[in-house]
Amino acid sequence: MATPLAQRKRQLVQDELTRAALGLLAGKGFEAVTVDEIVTAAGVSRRTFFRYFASKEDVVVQFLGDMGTGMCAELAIRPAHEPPSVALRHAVSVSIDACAGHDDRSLRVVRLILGTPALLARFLERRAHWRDELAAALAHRLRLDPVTDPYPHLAAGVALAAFDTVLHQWSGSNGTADPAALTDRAFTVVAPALDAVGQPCGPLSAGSVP
Amino acid sequence: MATPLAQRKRQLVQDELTRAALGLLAGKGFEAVTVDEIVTAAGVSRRTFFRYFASKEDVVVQFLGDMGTGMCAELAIRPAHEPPSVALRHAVSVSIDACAGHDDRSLRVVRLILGTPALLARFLERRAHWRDELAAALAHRLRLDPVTDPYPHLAAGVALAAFDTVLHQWSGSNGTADPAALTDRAFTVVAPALDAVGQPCGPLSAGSVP
DNA sequence: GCCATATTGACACTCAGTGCCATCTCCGGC
DNA sequence: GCCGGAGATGGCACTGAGTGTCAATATGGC
Repeated sequence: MATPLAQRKRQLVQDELTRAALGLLAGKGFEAVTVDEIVTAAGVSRRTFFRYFASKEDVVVQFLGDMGTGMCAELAIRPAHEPPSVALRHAVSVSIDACAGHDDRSLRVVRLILGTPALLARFLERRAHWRDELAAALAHRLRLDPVTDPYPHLAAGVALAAFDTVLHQWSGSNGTADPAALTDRAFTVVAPALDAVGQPCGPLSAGSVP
Repeated sequence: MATPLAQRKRQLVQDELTRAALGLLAGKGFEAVTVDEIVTAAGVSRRTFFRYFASKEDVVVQFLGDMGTGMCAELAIRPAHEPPSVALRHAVSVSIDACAGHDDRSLRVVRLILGTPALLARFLERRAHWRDELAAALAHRLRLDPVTDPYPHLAAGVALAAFDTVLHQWSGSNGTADPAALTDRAFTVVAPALDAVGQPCGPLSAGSVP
């Protein structure tokens, strides 16, 4: 390994910061905890915190990891003959498992995000990036032009709408519901839309777009 | 009228604040403009600004108005025999028209929101509230239980995914595309999902949810 | 004219986030 | 073993968003 020691020290600081932050935030709520309290609990300086996280929201949102990258990676390795609904269901399942898989902390983090407007806003912004990445991967997979054809953007949005509903249901059930079953059920509903590429409207069904 | 004069003075201040803010923000970008610059241009005090808007983001996002309320109102007055896809398409069209209808300012505001992470985050948070309101209205319309049945939440999310794609295309075309045609085209794709309520999965198709 | 109410402006304050610089530690070259 | 560069850290000062408080002013009804 090139620089294993410095790299691991960095990871150690980040983990401790995340641990201290999640503990405080889950107990007192997001806006009731200041960055000073977090860094005091973690034993580092205030300035160091902002070298690891761009904002106070990032400590929570970054905990969920790079789910967007995971979804695109899964979509890329799905067999080419799979219909979009199946490939997208597997891609979304990767993120769902990442959310629900960890330990009890995952549920608390998800509930914290869904219940805090500032955190929800940041999360949704990140989710919008996932949609764009998914749309690009889908356009590549189906050999569609991502700028002229609205289907990839729309299909990615529909798949993430299913993701939203699954996360909402799982959070509402206090983690007792089976994420895989919820995902299957949601995709059963949206599958007809995801597989409806190119059938009813070729270039344009009706309208005045030049 | 009860208090027409004071009410109209209040509206006057708010309009002037919005006008000054949009002018500055469109010209210099969101984070390059401080609240002090806005209030100086509008001729009021800094404290007054935060009595009209909860945050700097709110000046921009509130400009789009209460589109969520408009969508739900339209959904409520659609004939009961209309399939969900048609009723939701008309509901979404109300917001699309509200976005694209005004003057040139609408396009600049939309492009500003879609291009500024902080504004996009706030907009998406507001959009999440629209989805919840739409889901409640849809559950009432179809006489479904909004807590046990995932369909209303999912259908509202799918309809707003279509909304996102239409807004994205319209913004990308510099306002030259016809919003109604884009909306029709998007809903042609998602309609099979919106009208698939209760057919394939009654209580649950497969899984282990208690 | 007088009082209740609402709006505003001014000031002080907390807190998020950033730039800058001094310090320390690690690591490779000599 | 010593030295010099690179990266990580801490401290400090600063800008800017957002809030609480209070006094001054304007409105509207009596």
